[in-house]
Amino acid sequence: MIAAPDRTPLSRDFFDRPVLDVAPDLLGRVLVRRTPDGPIELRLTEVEAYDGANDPGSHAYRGRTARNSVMFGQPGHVYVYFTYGMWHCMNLVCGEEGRASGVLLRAGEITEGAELARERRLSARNDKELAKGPARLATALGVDRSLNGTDACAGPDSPLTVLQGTPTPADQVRNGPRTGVSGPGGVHPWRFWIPNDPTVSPYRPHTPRRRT
DNA sequence: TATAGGATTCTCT
DNA sequence: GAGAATCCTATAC
Repeated sequence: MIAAPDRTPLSRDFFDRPVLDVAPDLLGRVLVRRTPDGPIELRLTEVEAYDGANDPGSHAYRGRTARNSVMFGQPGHVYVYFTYGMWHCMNLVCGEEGRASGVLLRAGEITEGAELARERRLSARNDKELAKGPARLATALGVDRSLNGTDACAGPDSPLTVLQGTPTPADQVRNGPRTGVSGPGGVHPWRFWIPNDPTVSPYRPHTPRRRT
């Protein structure tokens, strides 16, 4: 018998730790997105760590800007950015305030509100693809820049909360190179996932884009 | 099934 | 003006 996931929100202290401790510990946790149409819940299966100013792959590497200012704030908040002209991706800020570390949420399994997620992800061929990839995850949950800076530890009044869920034992977590990160930052094996989970996104090395 | 290339707009240099 | 923590579709095999 598998114990039901713990529905207690994660505390600020959970996120106020080194990003490489927080990232693997997020696997199996439950993200709750409350929308006017109803809640959507997602069990995290894949994340990536970004270590602020020390990490060439991080948006915060070149210092604080208007775009990344949330990353420099209090841990436990949500950093949402817009990329490639059409997609949003979301991070959870962690580590001490000012360090600008964060965990990119790359993939997960929709465990509640799949109908609402399907309406947003019409191109998904099956439910495993609803949140298979960081931009797909944000799309399925209806996350955009309006949620940038949301406190994910605030409890049921917040549009976005992370619950204790069912943490994945450390010896069952796999790690490897981060996806799509160019330059020296790409070498860090800071991508963490639950092995053999069908919702984990395929690894894609960084490919430079050409303009026409 | 694998791979290549286009889409589209924000952000920073 | 260049590049971006990506995704989707068409094409080739």
